[in-house]
Amino acid sequence: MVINNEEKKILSNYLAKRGLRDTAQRETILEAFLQAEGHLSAEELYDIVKSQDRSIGQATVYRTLKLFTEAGLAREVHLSDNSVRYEHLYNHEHHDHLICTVCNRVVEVKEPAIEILQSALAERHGFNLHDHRLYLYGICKDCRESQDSPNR
Amino acid sequence: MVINNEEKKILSNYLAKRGLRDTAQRETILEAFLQAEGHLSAEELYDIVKSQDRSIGQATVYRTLKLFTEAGLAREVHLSDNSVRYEHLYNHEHHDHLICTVCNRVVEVKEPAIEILQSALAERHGFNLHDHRLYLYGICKDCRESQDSPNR
DNA sequence: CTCGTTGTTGATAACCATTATCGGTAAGTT
DNA sequence: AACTTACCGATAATGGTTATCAACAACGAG
Repeated sequence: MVINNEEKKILSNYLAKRGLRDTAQRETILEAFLQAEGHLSAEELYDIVKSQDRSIGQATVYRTLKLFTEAGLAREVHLSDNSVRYEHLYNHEHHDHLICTVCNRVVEVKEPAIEILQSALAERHGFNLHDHRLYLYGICKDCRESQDSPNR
Repeated sequence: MVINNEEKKILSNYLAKRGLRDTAQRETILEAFLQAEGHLSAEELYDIVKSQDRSIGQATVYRTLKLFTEAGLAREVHLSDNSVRYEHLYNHEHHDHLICTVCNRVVEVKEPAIEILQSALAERHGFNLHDHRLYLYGICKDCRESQDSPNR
């Protein structure tokens, strides 16, 4: 499987630039991360990785996710229950998160108009913005409907 | 000191409604919380409370902060380092957070136009919004200037 | 190829904020 | 006064994350 070549190159470049090494574990973890659907926790990724290479330790997964974040391949998403998840970052445009507080589904949404207002707002307060997180909490249509129905 | 009568009434009402009790500890913690500047952690509040009543335990402060949140008097703020802080909610209009990643200063800002766009966005995806958090990360003017200066 | 340096790894201990447990206490009710 | 039940403080437990450390592997110099 030669998918995700781009991401592998990015990682290799980042490692080379920092004088770090390109190891089998890091590649295994990267592949597992890229093939998984977005928004997984370190532990969930560890479970996937373990199923492919039982010898990889949990600490390595934590370390490597941090590495991906520094390399610009992943981003931490902080949920409101104080848990942390990681999502793909490369080749994914910036987006905000719509989170259903009943089923915990996460929908990625985009609203350029909001971005523009944010920049202007920050500017007015003398801030140089370099990042932002917008989390919208609500109840999705499915959950609303199953809540309304009598059998629950 | 008979300040913050409003908040005390809100708490009393909430407790009565739920069949809970209005205790000295809860009043002490509420006063400490209200007199402190916004955005403190449970442990910071515990330190303040302890200085007024050494007998109050840490668990009680945690429990009571949860209570304030349920009663609509406080709100949890999740910082990007995964720490949790509490801010006053009653009589404070909704606001977003501009956070300096150098000095950790938090500025409360407001932008009604953003709120409107958020509602529309959620609606388009079938969500019933009940809450949202917007965190803008950047570097404030002060930190930018002291970074630029040679003595650092 | 060998040695030495240094980044990497897995196992595990440590950490730390938060939560659960529990025995005792106090408030409110009958 | 007796009873019920919420509440309290102390402390143990929890659980996600990080630090430690000895063994290991990659790489460069000689």
